[in-house]
Amino acid sequence: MTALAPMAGTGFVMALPETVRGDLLGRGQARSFAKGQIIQQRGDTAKEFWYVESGSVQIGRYGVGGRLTLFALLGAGDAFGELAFMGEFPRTVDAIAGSDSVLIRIGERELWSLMDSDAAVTRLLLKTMALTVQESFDLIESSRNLSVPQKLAQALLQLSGNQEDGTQVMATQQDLADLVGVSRVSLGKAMTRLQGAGVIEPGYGFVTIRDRAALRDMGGG
Amino acid sequence: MTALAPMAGTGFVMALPETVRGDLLGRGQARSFAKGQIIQQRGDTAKEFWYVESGSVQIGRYGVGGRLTLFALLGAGDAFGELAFMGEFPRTVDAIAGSDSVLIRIGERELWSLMDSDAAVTRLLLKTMALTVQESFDLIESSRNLSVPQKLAQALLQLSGNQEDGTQVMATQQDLADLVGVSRVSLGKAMTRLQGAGVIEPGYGFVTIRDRAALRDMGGG
DNA sequence: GGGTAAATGCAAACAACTTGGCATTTCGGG
DNA sequence: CCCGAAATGCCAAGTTGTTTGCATTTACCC
Repeated sequence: MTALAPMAGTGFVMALPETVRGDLLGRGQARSFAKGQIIQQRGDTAKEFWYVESGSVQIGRYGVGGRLTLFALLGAGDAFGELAFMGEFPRTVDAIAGSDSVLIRIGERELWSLMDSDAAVTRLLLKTMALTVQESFDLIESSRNLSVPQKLAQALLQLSGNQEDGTQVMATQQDLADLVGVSRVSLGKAMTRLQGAGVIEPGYGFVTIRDRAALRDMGGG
Repeated sequence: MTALAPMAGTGFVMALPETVRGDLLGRGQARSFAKGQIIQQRGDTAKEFWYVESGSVQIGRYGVGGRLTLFALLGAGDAFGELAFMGEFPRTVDAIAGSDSVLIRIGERELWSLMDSDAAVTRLLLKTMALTVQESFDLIESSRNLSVPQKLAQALLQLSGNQEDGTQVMATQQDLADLVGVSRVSLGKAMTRLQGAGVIEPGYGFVTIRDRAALRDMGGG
């Protein structure tokens, strides 16, 4: 499974040469998190870096009144935490296990030493972060100019990665609503419209992608 | 004048040690742009980096139907172009002179050589980009959870930098509407409300900030 | 296979924003 | 001083999204 959303989930670790990656992950410690468990909170000063070995992680912010603003849903192979690390400021997002998950924790010492030993790693990190910024621009542009069905189409495309038609995206309507940034009611309506167009099939806790090509057409225009 | 908006306008150049900054800018070439002139367009493959010497620059995307999505309004001291540079992909945003401006163009060769010669520069660049990502998260969160007057308050705060009360922000209501992401009508209403609260005073092509503290209160809560 | 919690479907009242159009005001140049 | 372009003010209709509340369905565990 790949990144489940445009942002914050960087392919940084996966983009590393295989030997370097193995070395880096080998130096980390595996930790398990139960569904709903908090991995990090806004304001934390810890500077570790996390790699998602299995399961899923929600990256977002809990605002007043329990309101949640999701920035990304990460899956196995994604990593996060490099932002606060590089920026040298406290965590500015919350991270919560979306399901029972296993993460690998990499301390700042290990990451710094890797960067010092290999200049290519630093460049890769810069490239990854530049990509993250661009993707956040895409997200802003989408959220301003697209209708809810279009935004949902884009979100589902990303959540389904590069799988062929017929794959299931494991997310509730509430999850999708938080990710897209609308109410559950609005998301439900958008879902019905996409279903009417025959491009998806809603399930209980998941959505089946029927026609990725058509989904792409809807998201773009 | 400082950064006129949260994103893409990085304080990167200004954060450099003075000698390094002078050296870098000295190697660039100054270029003048008339108001409305295009500095760069989406898809351009040129990898130069720009520093705003005087004037202002709009960073955004022109969509179908001439619709504009603004990401930032830059002023003197800001820089841009490091994203496509670091990410090694074509430009993904348009840049247009918001007024008659003088920019300094720095080629990729100069920036790379600076990075190679001083590791601290690279770290500064990483830090700057991390900050940009966080600020883009703020922008997304704001656009989802705040009312238009609140978003306007935040935008005006950023546009006015750290100046004391009484400064004027040089931007039309249309500019602000594009930046905040609403119609001119909605922005006008929000403006009237902030005026009623006594925190700002609308002008013709500018806005006078009367009470920064109160503006901050409105934007936050 | 019944009970239970989670997820989904649905409806009406309400609020916010957009669109299109037009009137008015402001500023700068001839 | 007048004129024209740019900026602002304003209105009404239409669209979209939210909120609140409740009914229904689904999956899972005992």
